[in-house]
Amino acid sequence: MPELPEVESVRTSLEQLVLGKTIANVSVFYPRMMRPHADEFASALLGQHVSALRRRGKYLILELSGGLIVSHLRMSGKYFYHEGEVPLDKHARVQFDFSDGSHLVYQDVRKFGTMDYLNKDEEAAYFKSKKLGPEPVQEAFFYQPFIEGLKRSSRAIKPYLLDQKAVAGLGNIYVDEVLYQSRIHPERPAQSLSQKEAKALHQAIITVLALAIEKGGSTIRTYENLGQKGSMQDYLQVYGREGQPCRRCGHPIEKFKLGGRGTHICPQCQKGRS
DNA sequence: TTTACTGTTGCAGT
DNA sequence: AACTGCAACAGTAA
Repeated sequence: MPELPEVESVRTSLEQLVLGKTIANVSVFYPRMMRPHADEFASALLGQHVSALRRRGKYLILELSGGLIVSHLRMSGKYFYHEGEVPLDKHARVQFDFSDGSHLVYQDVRKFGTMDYLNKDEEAAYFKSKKLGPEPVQEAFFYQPFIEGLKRSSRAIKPYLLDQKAVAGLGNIYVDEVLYQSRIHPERPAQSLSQKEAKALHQAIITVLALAIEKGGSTIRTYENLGQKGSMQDYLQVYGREGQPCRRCGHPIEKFKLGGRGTHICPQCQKGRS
């Protein structure tokens, strides 16, 4: 379930459910997903309480009294919360038991997700090594550095935006949406965008992600994310709409592969290549 | 039954 | 250094 808006809704839900709770026990069912490895990870957490729920790009941060858990959901990671008994789940990877008897289970069918435990003083270096761009909000994502970055790259704009360096948080759904919104073909070289297009793109990144957060993210081909179902899927203009009419011009939405990723466009509205 | 597809990222190889 | 292709894995749909 993870692009920035989905991770943000998980963050909000977790804040309601586990903030302030004390970790009484940790069970690791898939040790390979975590650093440090199982035993050390689990014992570092015992007795700590959850002091904040934060997010950086698509990374979810559970801040504890003495350190932080950085959780990345990758393709299929999900959290489940239980007050009482925890149902059997073959895809459960980690389970946190809190001292009040509630439980938080991390489930991940495809096992791509990661969970790292850091000391507080390691956080800065951790995210620095990821080379994450700014958060896609007005106060952090500035137009000038963005367009300067664009001008330095001959890469197609879609893979350029997907690599998280220009701006954090876009994934395959929302990158297609922002390019549609700003009428830019995904194969256009980054440096070929006009001033006007770059401006429109910059603005679209901010507004589309803000709308998606407001709608609780998209719930697509999987259900629940901690009980909350997002409604952003009802507002998507191109993603998952292959063959359906463009809401602006009526031309059927097309789908093709770009850099290994399914890519959705309106060929009428997004010119420049194709 | 095979093959292609899937809200991601990091790494090896140009 | 920037960029491309692919692997990590499991389930679903055609």
